[in-house]
Amino acid sequence: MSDDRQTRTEKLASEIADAILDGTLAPGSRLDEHMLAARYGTSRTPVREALRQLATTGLIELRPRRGAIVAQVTSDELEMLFVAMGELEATCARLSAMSMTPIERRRLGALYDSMGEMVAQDDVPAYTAANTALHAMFYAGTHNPVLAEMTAGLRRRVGPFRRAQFRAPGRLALSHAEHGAVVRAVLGGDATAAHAAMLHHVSLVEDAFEQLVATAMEAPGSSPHRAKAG
Amino acid sequence: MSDDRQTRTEKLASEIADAILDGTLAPGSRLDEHMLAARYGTSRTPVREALRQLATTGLIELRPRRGAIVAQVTSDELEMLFVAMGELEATCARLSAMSMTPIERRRLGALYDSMGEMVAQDDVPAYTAANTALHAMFYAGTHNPVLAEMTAGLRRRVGPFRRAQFRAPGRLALSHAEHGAVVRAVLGGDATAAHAAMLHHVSLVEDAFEQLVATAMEAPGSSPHRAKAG
DNA sequence: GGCCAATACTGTGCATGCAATTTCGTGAAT
DNA sequence: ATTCACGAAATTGCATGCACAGTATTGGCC
Repeated sequence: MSDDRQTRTEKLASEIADAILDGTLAPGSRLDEHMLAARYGTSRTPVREALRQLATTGLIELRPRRGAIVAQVTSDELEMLFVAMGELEATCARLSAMSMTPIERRRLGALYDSMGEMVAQDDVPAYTAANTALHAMFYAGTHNPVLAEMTAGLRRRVGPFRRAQFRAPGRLALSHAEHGAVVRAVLGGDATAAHAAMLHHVSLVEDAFEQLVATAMEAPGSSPHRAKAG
Repeated sequence: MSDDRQTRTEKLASEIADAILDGTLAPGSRLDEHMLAARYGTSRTPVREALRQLATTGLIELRPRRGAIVAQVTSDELEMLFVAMGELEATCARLSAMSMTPIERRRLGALYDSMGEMVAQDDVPAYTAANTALHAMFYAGTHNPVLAEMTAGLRRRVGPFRRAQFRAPGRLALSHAEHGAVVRAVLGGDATAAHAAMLHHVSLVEDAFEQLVATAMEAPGSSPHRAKAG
């Protein structure tokens, strides 16, 4: 078919990860090796290796002799993921304030400005994409791939649970305002302020999420951990 | 024979990891699947699964179709690991200052005091062990297993390269003094000071390491990345 | 004599098969 | 009716074997 440069194991790991992240495989789902092997047209061997890799990243849970399931995240664990992500994001902002090159700063400012347009037009899809790009800039701005990778990994991991964050009216403008504080601090080279502003921003996102969970809890029948309909 | 509760794959992963961390398997060593299988008396299958797990943690490097090697860490990458670890440790100290329970604070103070004794007696082995325990207290003090696990993992990963850190004369006392600043800030609930003090402490450790590397570089024949003889 | 190409070989990627354990279904006893 | 025990099916853990990519070696050519 195509480039077979990467092994089946790697392809499987990434495809299964995608299926989990986009909600096709819901948390708690059993990951039957035979089923996955049949589904992707391979034998169980690469499936097993892919599962072990995913288990190490925390995306799935591997229970010896009892099979694998998509990671169950309790409300408490999710809050800890959010807190950890917030701290890492704040650290990235701090280092970005200290380490970004002039070019990086210019691009950051430009992206931020363009997001203002999206807010004005209430373009949620564009804003969501730009938001991801903005945060990615802070990761890259650390000039520290280790930290960047850890933070991005954590963001991916909480991704399935923050899908609807920009749905609430006015949240786009609020998010943009918070970003403004972070961007100004970073561009101004104020590491402490950048840290504080980002921490504030992420904690607000967390609060918004918790409200979402709370409302979902009040409406039984819709699983709070399924962010996307099937 | 022995408790077979954990699978061979897990046992292998942990044994190979130990071998890497204690220097038996030097960075750059080829990890031949047949050899490892024979060495541990299993087939290649669990070896492969263990290798994939280790690759995800960053301990080894898995090059498709070209075999696995113990992770090569260049001087630059090592510095990034140190910086990332420092940031995470500082974050742990910050959260500890905010979240530690009275009991945890008492134990932290007690451990710190007992380390003063070890410094006075110049007991390097005891101090090294206590140092690990002290840092572990900060991880636990965050009350955030996600962050704690990430930080501990990073510390493990740089472990092989900081083995001789307490060798230099006077470093024990210096380390203890730095710890004092962190401990006081945490016990006093001053999150910002705790963060700053820990960051300072870790950056000094990093400097000490870089000096070590520099001196090792000047003495060719002794590999700077082999901390322990085979 | 050095460089490049063809070949043999080593080692990884993956499929398949078997054994052991877990789990599910059935039945009987309390 | 509920619970426990037993047995069957399903599923994981691991071993083995084969095919292909990568590597080393040898021979030929410039």
